Amino acid sequence: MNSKTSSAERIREKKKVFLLREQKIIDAALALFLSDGIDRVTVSSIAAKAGIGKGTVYKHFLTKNEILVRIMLDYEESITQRLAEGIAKSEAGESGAAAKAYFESRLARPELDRLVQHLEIRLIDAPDVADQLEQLHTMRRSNEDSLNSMITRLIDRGVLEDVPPHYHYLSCWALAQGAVELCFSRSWNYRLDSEELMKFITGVGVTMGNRGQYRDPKTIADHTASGKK
Amino acid sequence: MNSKTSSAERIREKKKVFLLREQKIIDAALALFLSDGIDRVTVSSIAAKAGIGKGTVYKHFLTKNEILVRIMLDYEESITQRLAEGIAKSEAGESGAAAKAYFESRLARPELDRLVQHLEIRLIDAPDVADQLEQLHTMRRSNEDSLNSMITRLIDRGVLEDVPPHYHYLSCWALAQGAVELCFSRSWNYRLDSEELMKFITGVGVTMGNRGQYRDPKTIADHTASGKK
Amino acid sequence: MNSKTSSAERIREKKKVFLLREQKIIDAALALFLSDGIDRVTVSSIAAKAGIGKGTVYKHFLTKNEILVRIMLDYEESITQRLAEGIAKSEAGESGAAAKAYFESRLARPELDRLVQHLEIRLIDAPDVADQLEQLHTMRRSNEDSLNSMITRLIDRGVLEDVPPHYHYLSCWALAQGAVELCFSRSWNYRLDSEELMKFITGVGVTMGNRGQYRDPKTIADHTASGKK
Amino acid sequence: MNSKTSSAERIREKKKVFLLREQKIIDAALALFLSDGIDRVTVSSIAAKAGIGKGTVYKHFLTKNEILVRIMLDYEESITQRLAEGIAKSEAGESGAAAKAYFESRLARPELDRLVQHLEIRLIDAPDVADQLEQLHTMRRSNEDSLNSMITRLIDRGVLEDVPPHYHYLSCWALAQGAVELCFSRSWNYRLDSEELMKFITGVGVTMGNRGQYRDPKTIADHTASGKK
DNA sequence: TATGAATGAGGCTTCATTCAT
DNA sequence: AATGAATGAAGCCTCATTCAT
Repeated sequence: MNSKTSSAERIREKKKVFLLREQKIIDAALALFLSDGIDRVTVSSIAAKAGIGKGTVYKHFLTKNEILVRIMLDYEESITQRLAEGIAKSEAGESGAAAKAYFESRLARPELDRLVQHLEIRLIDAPDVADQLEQLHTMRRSNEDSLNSMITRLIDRGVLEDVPPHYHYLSCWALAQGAVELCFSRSWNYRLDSEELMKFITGVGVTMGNRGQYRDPKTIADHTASGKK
Repeated sequence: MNSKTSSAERIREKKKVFLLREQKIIDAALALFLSDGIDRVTVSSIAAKAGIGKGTVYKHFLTKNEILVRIMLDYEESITQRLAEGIAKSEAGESGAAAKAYFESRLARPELDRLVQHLEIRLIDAPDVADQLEQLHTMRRSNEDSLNSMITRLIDRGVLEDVPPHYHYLSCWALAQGAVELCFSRSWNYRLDSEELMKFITGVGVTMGNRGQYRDPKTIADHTASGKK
Repeated sequence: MNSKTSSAERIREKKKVFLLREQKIIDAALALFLSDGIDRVTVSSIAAKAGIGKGTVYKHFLTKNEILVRIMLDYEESITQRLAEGIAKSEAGESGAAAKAYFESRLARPELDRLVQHLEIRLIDAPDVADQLEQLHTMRRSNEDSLNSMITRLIDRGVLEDVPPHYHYLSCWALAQGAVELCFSRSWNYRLDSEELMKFITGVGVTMGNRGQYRDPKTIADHTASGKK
Repeated sequence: MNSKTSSAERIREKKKVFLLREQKIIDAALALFLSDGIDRVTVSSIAAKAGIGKGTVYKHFLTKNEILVRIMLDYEESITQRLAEGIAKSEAGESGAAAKAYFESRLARPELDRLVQHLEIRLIDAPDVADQLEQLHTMRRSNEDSLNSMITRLIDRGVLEDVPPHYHYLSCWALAQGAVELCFSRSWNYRLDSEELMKFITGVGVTMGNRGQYRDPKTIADHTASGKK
């Protein structure tokens, strides 16, 4: 009986070690991506950084791309998690909480968010990992139902502009996407107050699409003129 | 004299041919990037599409990256041009015209805008073309003075929220950046009404940061609560 | 005493289990070679198909090649066995029985015979298994004495052409070798009557080298000419 | 005019040099295959032997397999050529000339014939070169019409056994195939008189299937017994 | 001046074998 | 005794760039 227990334990132990090493690979890859740039990271360098042999990497991942996709999935999961919490808060009455949570989670580690954006660009059309990429998209879409009903309610309450609900959250997505890129753009990064800037953008994101703000672009001149008075 | 003239003409002729060929290379590269995807385009394929020899490409560009950077510069120039026009209009009284022009020019050919975004990602940290990339950034910043003064005036007139002027145009940049990516994201592109959506986002972009819309995120709960009441 | 008996039994039991597993490995390897093709079979896949761990395979065979060679030896043994029976029959009066038995045994499972041919091609010059390969050759030669005396007698009786005895059985070997390959050649396999064809070839094999059939190639023209008249 | 001529000449010259190098690659590959064995030849080693860079090989061949297939095609072409001559002679009255030509051409350089056999085994099921392999098969089948009519005539004249014509030439193919393998089989190659042996086999090949030689295997015993008397 | 053949560094991946548990 | 994770040598192929003609 003892031997049985110890055997089962041993197996569990092995699995844990195995998973730890997997995490080690991911961490190594992530660190290298962030420090060296995507194209300068090779499987060899990942293995070296993780302190294992090159072949070992392939015990955990079928291809190099699977490592990249794994990083993306892990990240997307954390975003989804935080968004879900935000949606819950929104439903509880804090109308802007979802958007706020979304922005804050994406801007919490902008360098990571940006990495994931760039990884996705590389992987689109990669035949291997096409399935996992679909998973990623599914994950993103999985929040749509909650978002839709939440937003519909806000529209009904007159908080948000009355347009198709997805206009609102896709605008948020777009702004967050761009905000992250902004953090690292060589064109702008000489500005040092990016934290305040990000708060401003978050504010914009939280309130954008609120009723009374959207106007048909064609009428803007008039509106502005009248607003001036 | 005649021979001199014809010689000068011949030289001018040659230069024209040379420049035409340069444009041909760029057009070929652009077409291939858009149709085949960035990584599947080789110098060979560009030369073939342009109808010239591979070696000739290197008479016009020192490295492959220089072709890419050239595409970016050409594009940025057109954006800058249209933005400048928008700024002029804004100064003439149509407060949102600059933002509107900016969004419309970037969303006019989103596939091209996106290509340029992706090219930039590849080229960041490329030691060759570092100079040209700096040119690109300079070009982007070139309108900042006009933007700053324009925005400052709008702030003074009470149209825009009173924050550092660059907050406003950087938000625009970010939203446009994200909007373009949105057009092609596999997660969302199953939506067919993207034109309407883009109009909505443009509207958001044009009015975002308008006075009375921005609130410190920390106060959102309160605001919402009051709004709820 | 009881314990001794049971201990001895246990050892015998273990040996039996061990041998059974060895057979399982060979069967698994054979099945995979036939279904997937030689190069697509890995030690891993063999172990998986045999339902054991990869490491265990190496308790039975020192190298992967030893599995292959073992398949060859097993097969050659069965051929040799059947040939010996044929030789016995021949000695008992049925002059063509040996050749017939040989062809029929090789053509009984042509896919297996072909596999063994191909395995041999891979293993020639493999430093490991050089010894076992020599065994294989020895096994093939093991019937030579009987074959020689049998054929010598047939020559003396005037049944077979008077050439060195091995000419006869090596011709048989060659024809059988080629016949097997013929079964699977992409150049010819669109023919559906291969069974009849194989019977024909067997017939040829059985009678080839019979007296009066062999003519010096140089005289063929004359022969034909006279035959024509 | 002179410049035109020299330009055209230069191009022709270049093409010649290019083709010469292609032949150099093939020769190098062939030499290495024969000396080192198929699996020990790498693209690197071929390039080294040909005295060129590794990348240059890929200017001439899309994949490594294309080199192999090219060797096969070149060889098959020479066989086809000689067979066609033999068929012509056969039609001219020398009934066995076709078979003789076929055997002699395949046995002229048995080591090369065998290499081609082995190459085919490696390449079957290679997705690249599937087309070229089909070419090879087509080439082989291309002689069938001539063979069929030739053999039909020999059957009508009573020279050959009255079975479907392809039985005859497929038997030849099989015997030749096996004879080549026989030359190098470790089981038999300790015999030194292989030249005489090959003549014997050629003789067998030339006359096999001649009328009066084929008998249903089942009746062989009786026949032999009667032949004994 | 235009060309395109030649180059070779460098990337990804496979798999037989080992060995600690 | 059985396992399977770890290893790393070795192979194929790509493509930006050079340079002789």
